[in-house]
Amino acid sequence: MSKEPPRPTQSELEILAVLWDAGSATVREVQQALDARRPTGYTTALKLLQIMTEKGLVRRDERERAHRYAPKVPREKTEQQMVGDLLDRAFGGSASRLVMRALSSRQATPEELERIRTLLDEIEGEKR
Amino acid sequence: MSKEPPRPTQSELEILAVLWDAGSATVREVQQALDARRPTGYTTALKLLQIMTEKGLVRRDERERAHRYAPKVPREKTEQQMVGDLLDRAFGGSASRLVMRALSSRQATPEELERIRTLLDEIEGEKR
DNA sequence: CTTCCATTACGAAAACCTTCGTATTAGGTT
DNA sequence: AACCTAATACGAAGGTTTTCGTAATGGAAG
Repeated sequence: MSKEPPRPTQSELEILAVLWDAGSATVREVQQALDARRPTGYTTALKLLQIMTEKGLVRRDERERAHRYAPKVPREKTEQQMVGDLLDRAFGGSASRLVMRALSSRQATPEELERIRTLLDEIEGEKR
Repeated sequence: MSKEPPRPTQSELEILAVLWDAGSATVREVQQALDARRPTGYTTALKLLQIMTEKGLVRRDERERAHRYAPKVPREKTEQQMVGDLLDRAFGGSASRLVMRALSSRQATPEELERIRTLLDEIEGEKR
């Protein structure tokens, strides 16, 4: 019975995003991705990945000299948890209020808006 | 020159949500609101509010015996920061992907969906 | 085999978050 | 004034997060 892994922290979430995109990555690759956003040392990235391994957030492949890390928690579920948390904590559960803030915090491209519209169509389509 | 207040923590964000809704509140009122979500002691709520006062997140009115706390940071800006953070950290800045997760993490009501649609109309309306 | 270098392992420091016990204070009541 | 109650103030414990220095290790090259 392996326990449910805990929620990722802010930094851990950034790493998961990298791994979800890449499929898997070495410490060096993760470190470079993080460093591009904000100065991040190599051992810092390594330590985070080690902790995330203990927590069960990622899986480590030690066959190669440079270990490869892969996400162990599903992207969809984790992203939903994160959004759901924020939704409850700050928006009283109102998805439309959160969406409003999301759209005003970045100017979304027309393509983005169109994609959202399609999404709404699909959701309403399922209802009938 | 008073510095920009730091980002609220998770617990602090919950308190801000209470204060934004209420306008202002005493420690007791905040504590009861928090306690409804999750067991929260009185001195815990008090301490958090004191820390938030130091950070400049809330303003304290000491004229009455029971001090009244009011939000000092604007709701709109803070919510945008929170959503923006999550957007960058986990969604690569893609608002539509975040919206998708928001809508699938709660089943939004038809009213919610309609409100979002109207929101999209407004945004696209401004473009021309 | 020895050397060298990139990588992993380990530990610890520093900051922060959350909670709570205890002391102090203010105001009203008798 | 003395007392009771509810509120604030204070500090500290316990946990977590993030960062980094330093040591150990493995593999490749000479």
